Amino acid sequence: MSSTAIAPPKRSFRERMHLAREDAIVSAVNRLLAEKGFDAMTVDEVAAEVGIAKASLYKHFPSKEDLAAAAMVRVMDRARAMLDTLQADASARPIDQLKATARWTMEVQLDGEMPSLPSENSSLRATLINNKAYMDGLMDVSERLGAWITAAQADGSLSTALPPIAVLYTMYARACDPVLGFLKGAELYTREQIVEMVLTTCFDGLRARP
Amino acid sequence: MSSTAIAPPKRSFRERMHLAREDAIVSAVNRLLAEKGFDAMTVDEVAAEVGIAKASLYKHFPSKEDLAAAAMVRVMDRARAMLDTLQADASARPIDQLKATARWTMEVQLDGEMPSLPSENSSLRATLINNKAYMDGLMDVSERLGAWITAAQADGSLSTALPPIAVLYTMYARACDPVLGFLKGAELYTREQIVEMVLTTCFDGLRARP
DNA sequence: GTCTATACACAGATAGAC
DNA sequence: GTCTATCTGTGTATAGAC
Repeated sequence: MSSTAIAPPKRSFRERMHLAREDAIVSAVNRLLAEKGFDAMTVDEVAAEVGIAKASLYKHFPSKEDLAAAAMVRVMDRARAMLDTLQADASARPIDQLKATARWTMEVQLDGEMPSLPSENSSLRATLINNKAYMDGLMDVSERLGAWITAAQADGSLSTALPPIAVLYTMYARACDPVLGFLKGAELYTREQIVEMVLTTCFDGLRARP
Repeated sequence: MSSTAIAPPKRSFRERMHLAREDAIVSAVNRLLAEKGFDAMTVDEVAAEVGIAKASLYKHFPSKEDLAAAAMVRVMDRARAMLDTLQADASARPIDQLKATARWTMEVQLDGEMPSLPSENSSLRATLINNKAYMDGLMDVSERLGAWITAAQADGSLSTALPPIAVLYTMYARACDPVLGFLKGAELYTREQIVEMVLTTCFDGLRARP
């Protein structure tokens, strides 16, 4: 957990209460973003779920966009903590690290904890880009995945037909792959089967392997 | 074009004008749905783009949801026409038919003509499910793709690790794959390169092939 | 069927008392 | 910082004249 390793020392009671409240807010936002997406989520719902008045929310976060950004920062921190534990196993092959990462994102999504944001909303984009914590986290994750991607291409386990950036984008896209939701809604397969199928689709492709 | 082959004969001048107007409306809706998605699209924008008053729009379509449904019916008709021409070549292998279909959906998306709807909006879902033209088109497309999928699995070209329904869902999901938009925004590759990369990712997978 | 004008609802954000 | 009450903008949908 390198991101939280620089442990902040003492905090006053009020400070801890404040942070706990904000944590509850971000949890509610995260859940609602995963369930309905940014546009369909309303600030009233967030306030109702947390159990405080809407005006109080705005004392903590200046806008709906900043609420979403806080949720994104948190998933990014969760992702970095997950990458930390993966990197602890130095003997693992890069391709398996990538696969484990993809599996993790799919499980987060199936747990209803993967916030989904529209890629076109400009005010939201602006807020995210101006959020240093989010951008730093995104850069960190991208660099770590990028290192695995180039290493996996070098050792011959990852296709060299694709530039690393295309692989990276594909990893991000699969973190919100709607196929998971489709298969979950079909109620034909277990959660483990669904993850396995989508992982296979992603890494082995639709075409038969010899 | 089997869907339009049962040609209705004469139409009065007023009828033709009416249909042309509705076609212009659906074109505008289709473009705006592709550009901003259902939630961000406003009926005012549609009216402005068509060049008529908003109230006139509501004489043609009773709700925003029905506007989106009309656009979906049209892409479904376009897809069926494309499938017709593909099926005309009886010598083609099923796996290549599937690949050609995926390529077509990606090109439609890159042309900014692939409407994107939220999968969670319930009022929109209800409208779509109650729209016979849409549901018939969806069923037709699904059955035709399903036939190719089972055939391709039978001849050994498509992976048998995945149930046909998972392959079908994957095809639908890739029709709106955000990776296309990511790569287009990166401005590093040509349109043809982007299509080729995403097609490769989909059919060959990220892992290297021997 | 097309228009202008407007009703209606709802969501983001704020005022001001405590 | 929390609350109730309110402002303000915007978006869907409609009324009613022509």
